[in-house]
Amino acid sequence: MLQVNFIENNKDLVINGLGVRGFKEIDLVETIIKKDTLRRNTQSELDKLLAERNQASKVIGKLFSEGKREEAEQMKNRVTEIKAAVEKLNEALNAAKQDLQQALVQLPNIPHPSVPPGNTDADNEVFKAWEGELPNGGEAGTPHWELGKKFNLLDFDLGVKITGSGFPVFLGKGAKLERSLISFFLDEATKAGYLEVVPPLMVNSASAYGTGQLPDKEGQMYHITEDELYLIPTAEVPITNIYRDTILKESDFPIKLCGYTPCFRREAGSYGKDVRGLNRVHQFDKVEIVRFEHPEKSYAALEDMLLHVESLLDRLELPYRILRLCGGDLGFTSALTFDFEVWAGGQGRWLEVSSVSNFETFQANRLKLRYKDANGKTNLAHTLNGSALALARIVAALLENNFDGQVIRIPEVLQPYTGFDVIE
RNA sequence: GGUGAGGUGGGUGAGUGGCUGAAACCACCGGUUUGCUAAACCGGCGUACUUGGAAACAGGUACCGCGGGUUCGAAUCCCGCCCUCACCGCCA
Repeated sequence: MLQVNFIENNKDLVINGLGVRGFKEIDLVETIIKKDTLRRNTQSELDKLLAERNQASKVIGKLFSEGKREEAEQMKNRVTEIKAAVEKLNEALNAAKQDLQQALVQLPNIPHPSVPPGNTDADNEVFKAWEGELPNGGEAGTPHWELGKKFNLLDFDLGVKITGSGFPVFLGKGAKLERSLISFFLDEATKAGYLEVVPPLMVNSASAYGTGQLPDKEGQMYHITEDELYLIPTAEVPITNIYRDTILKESDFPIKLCGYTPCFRREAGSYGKDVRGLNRVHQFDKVEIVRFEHPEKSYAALEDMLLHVESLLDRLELPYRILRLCGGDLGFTSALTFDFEVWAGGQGRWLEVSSVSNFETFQANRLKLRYKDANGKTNLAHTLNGSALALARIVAALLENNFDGQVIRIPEVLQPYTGFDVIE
């Protein structure tokens, strides 16, 4: 959520930014400013009345203690009058606040200046292309769902039986490969200075609101209505909320956290080839890295995160490219996002496996995550996160790219984790 | 699921209607003293909104789990809700 003050003082910048996103309801900016003016005026009127009431109440107390009953009674009448007005103003103020808030949460984050304009993923900028050859995984490309069946690593039908489509079952070496990747990613993140956490997999609505899943995007989460909890769509939600309602010291930065969790996404409305096999599922594993940074250092942190993800993919020997998302493809809460895509040779297509974003103060404003600077002033911190990495699709790419027609080779770096070097 | 206790500032914890935005202690920050550390002493130390100001700062308002009520006046009294803890039951 953007700060009202920021919107008022940077109206043109906000409107331009929304334009880069292709955001249609530009009028909302004016509406918000108007609503805030109303809120402020109401607030100030109310405060004046309350001040008068407080003053009068004190006098009444004194008059009573001095035994001046009559004078006190007179003042009481005056306060009773004020009371009626206060009640009305209070209602008006609450309405104005709610009204403003409701408009405010509809406004997405302002894109970073480097974000290219555009409407769809076709307009994303290739930030770093893949220079080498793209493997086709032998046998003119075998998709991972066939390999999974052939080597008894994955069973999608079983998942359907137990739960429904989009809930794959990993078996044998497939399960071990999954677990090995999780360990590898966590170990690498720890080495890079991220503190490992195991967060809850369900969150309350305050947390879902804090990272921007609520309001509006509740349809993407599994909702346990009986207990008013949500299954997390990403570890970003519980981990970022560790610092909800917090005031940090400047010296606390940088804060680097990582965590492995399963992720649950309803993915309502998905269909077609995009959702075959592991390409898009309702439950998948992911290691997430999350950072809380001083505003001046957040973009350096973002670069550092890119390097971290790159090193993972390099070591897994996976061909990848990095995209800078265009305005239209940018997530609601993000100011700048880089997507990582790996080449899945069996399908002959790129699969998104990581999304690394700087949210600047957008999440922090909702989270009320602040820090005190050297002058003792409180400011909003910057939050960032990235997948490092999303598991299921990595498995898909590894299987497809490393299949030579006979066996599937395990990258060297994973072998200490898997305990085997080929799947045959 | 049952029973009981409780939610006050970073922490412990006082406070049962006006002098309480809130004692005291601890932690923290600044200073004095000091060979270093420690101790002692002095001072400071919540958040949000808002008015004025370039700023420093000054004023106003709100906040003692949340919402409502009683009252001229509520941390304090009343009602509803939420949460936490303890014990029992069940249980990986």
